[in-house]
Amino acid sequence: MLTQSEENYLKAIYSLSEDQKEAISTNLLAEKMSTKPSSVTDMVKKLSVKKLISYQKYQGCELTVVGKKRAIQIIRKHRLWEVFLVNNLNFGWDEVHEIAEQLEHIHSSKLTDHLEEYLGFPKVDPHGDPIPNKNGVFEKINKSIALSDVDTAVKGIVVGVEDGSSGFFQFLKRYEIGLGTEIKVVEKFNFDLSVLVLIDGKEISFSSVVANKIFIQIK
Amino acid sequence: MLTQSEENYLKAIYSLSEDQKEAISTNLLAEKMSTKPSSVTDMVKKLSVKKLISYQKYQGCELTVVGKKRAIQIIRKHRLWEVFLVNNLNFGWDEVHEIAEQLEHIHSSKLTDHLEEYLGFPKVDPHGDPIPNKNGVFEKINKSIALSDVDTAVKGIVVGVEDGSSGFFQFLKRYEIGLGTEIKVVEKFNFDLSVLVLIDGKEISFSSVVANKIFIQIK
DNA sequence: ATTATTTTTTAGGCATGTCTAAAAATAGTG
DNA sequence: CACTATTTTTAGACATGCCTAAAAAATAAT
Repeated sequence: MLTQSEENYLKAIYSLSEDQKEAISTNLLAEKMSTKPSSVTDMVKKLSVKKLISYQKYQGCELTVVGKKRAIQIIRKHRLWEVFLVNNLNFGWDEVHEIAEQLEHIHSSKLTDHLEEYLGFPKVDPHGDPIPNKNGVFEKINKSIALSDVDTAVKGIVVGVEDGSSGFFQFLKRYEIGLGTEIKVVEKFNFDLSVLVLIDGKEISFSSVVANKIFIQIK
Repeated sequence: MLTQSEENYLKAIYSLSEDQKEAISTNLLAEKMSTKPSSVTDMVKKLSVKKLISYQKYQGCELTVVGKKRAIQIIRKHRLWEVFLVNNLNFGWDEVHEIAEQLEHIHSSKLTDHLEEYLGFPKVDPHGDPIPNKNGVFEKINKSIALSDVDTAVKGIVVGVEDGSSGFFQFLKRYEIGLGTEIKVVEKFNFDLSVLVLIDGKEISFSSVVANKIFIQIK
């Protein structure tokens, strides 16, 4: 049985591994976990002993097959709970992350499976992220792209945002941006990497921070 | 913010306080928590500093008003989740205790309140125990009585069982005893405190252990 | 190729929550 | 009342998960 901390590390390593195929460095993981590199070293040693990651001193770490499966199961739980909170308990999609962070650590695969069935086997969570099935299989073909990477004059609809601070969700609410919102990139400014977009007829300038966090699907 | 361990201690002290009005002794609490008296001493000191219990060396402990409120909120969460698991996720009433033990520690009063509303403000959990409302108020007038305390020739229906081992639930299942089952006490034996009962036309003998755990409502 | 810089690890400490063994306080008994 | 038995507390230890500071390894730069 894994501790919550161990589970959170697995999740973080999984998440970082989606962006790069090389091993995850200690510093990067420390940043992701909001902790110190020395703490990370301690933990990766422990996870390595448990065969959940492969780790060589000074060489970073990678999930093993077993570790990856575990990580996906945690993500599965997280996303299913988010669906429940939004669809059934009337939470806003911007309030569910923290609660799901807690719920994802409940140990009972029967609970997860019953919940999934109760929710009608949803394929995506309220942020547009795909939900793995019981066997850890899920559609990775989410061809969404960050606003910062979209070419000028291209438009698409919001299919996801990066999990972030509640401040970010406030921001989205303020501009009435949600799943399905149509956004067109009008102009991109290289000097500060900001992006000028068109939403519902209004021009808005997004800083690079924001542009990196909003994902749209083109066409 | 309380740790899970602190919350479990509060719950245990609350539970023991229902059976006796004197202070809860260290040994009794240790037994309830399946831990050692020395560990209990450490914890009660901590809870005492936090003003959740009153504690004098060698004199046992008692919940303060604040501590009692906290305990009731945890019980509220536990029971609401049990209702959810049984009514919505199709769990048997004998499988939900352990999972609810985990879910009761999720920190979000908004979640609890939304869940309560979603469930339609249930008044009792699947074991027949009353569910405190948002303000910690609940009907204590559960006039149920343990089978061991029922007089001969009296009959009633099962309204609750004491949370116990899964072995006990297996036992109940085996004899097809659940909420609503009618039980009549035929004879009581003082030499071993066993009870002979009539269920669905069949005579069954219950040991005192079992008779202490099954609660029926008379009339 | 030899420094300088950055990354990573080690060493030692701290808080939580548990344990065992021993000491202290309380309760029970002749 | 004194002696024994029980209960409770203290003292010291251990695992987890984190920290800081310093050492070691790897990487970059001159």
